[in-house]
Amino acid sequence: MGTDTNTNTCTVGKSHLNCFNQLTPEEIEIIENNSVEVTYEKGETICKQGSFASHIMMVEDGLAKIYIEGQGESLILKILPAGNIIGLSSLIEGNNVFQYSAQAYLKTRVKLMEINTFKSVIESNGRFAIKIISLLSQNAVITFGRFFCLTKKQTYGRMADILLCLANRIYKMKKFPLQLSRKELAELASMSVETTVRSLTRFKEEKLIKMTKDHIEILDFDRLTKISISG
Amino acid sequence: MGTDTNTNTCTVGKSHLNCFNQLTPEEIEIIENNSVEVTYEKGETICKQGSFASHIMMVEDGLAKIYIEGQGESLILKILPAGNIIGLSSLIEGNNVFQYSAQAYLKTRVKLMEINTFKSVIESNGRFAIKIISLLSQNAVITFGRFFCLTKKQTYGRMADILLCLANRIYKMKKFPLQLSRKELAELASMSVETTVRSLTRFKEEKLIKMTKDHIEILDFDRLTKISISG
DNA sequence: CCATATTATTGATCTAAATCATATTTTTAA
DNA sequence: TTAAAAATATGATTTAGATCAATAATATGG
Repeated sequence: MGTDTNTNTCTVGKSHLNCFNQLTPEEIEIIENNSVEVTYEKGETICKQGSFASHIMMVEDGLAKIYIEGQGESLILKILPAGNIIGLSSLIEGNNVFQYSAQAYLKTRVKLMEINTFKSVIESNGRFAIKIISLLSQNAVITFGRFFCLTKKQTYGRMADILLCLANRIYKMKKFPLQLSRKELAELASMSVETTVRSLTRFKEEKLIKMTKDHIEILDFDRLTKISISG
Repeated sequence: MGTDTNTNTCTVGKSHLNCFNQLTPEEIEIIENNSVEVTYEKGETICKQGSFASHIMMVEDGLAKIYIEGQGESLILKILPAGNIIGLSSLIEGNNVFQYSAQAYLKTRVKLMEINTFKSVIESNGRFAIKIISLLSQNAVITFGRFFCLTKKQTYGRMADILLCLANRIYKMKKFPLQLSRKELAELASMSVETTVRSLTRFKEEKLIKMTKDHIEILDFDRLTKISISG
């Protein structure tokens, strides 16, 4: 039901990307011929808010964070593992500018697709256009969920949400490598590092999760989900 | 520059809707023939999150609030005056469901356009598809701005933002009728009614605004903007 | 026009979470 | 291998803003 997806902070959808299977072999070739692959190291900026958006990007491998910057502060909109598109929202007519910045959490391989090629394919292939519209809509809904989570839930709920998101959507494993530092987790949950540590410690004490040096394992999905929902 | 639009809570874009001028007279007729107009009274629900989205809607007159509901709480995503589309984000393939609820703040006239007609026109008219994609992207960016505002700014900044939004984008007048109650303003700024009253009183004392029984007038745009930016 | 309900205002108190301070552990580099 | 730096952890203090409580002002309906 809607209640789940509309109020949690999961940053990627469940369904895999299937918009490109609407393309003819020729269209795929046009896009491929106007694409390049780039690998970004941990911490490198993939795109910068406000700069000219010459391409739409696809995460091929790794993990990227998408965030907006303003007045010294930044807000993480989503984190994207392989199979996700970056930069769709720069498809604004007459203003092809990145609306957010992206940065690699770890070594991340990205395919850059030339934006005008991309647009011309959208314009000529209605089925593809519908798929892109569907993707944009899904992205909007995912953003709404995170928006709700960060504005309405308190710290434990937010942290539970982040952990469930990492396990269910990002790594797709109940035990996953902890590639984000406490500081990065804190930023993701929009809370201080100290509060992040305290909530993780609490979850560990309550046997909801198991933490080793570099992994987190979800032990009790049910209770963690309850905490996530009750906020 | 980006900094403005990306961090404030303005809920509608500056540019007027021009996607329909991409349509041929025949396409316009198809859509018109599959449209109806409905007037909603103050407080009436225009669409309900989770229900089947049989149409895309256009606000012809009045003012509507768009919000998501979850666990007893609700979060206002935007408020829309005449000229804005409701329900674009329900254009998700295989799941034509309203992703949010909408309610009339005052008597509001809405045109309901049958969703499948709308989709078929998108599919057959690439220029129109591009316009819709552009609109969806703009909506996303507007949501990001409000998201930033509500999560990163504190109460005075948020209230300043709301007032500037009402003056600049919604009513397009520095003196505008106060059609929203304190409770509704509070909900919009995501703060308590008491805090809303206190910040308005403060703004009045500081001669930033003038309040009469049913109007608010912005006296000092510059300082209000500074408060909005500094948070 | 009055009685009642609703909305707005103001002050006092409480609380979640940030910040500050310090200690401990881990990582990095020399 | 050790010293310095960075990350993690934990306790004490502060604070923005919510909640609670009590009036004041408006609106509404008989």
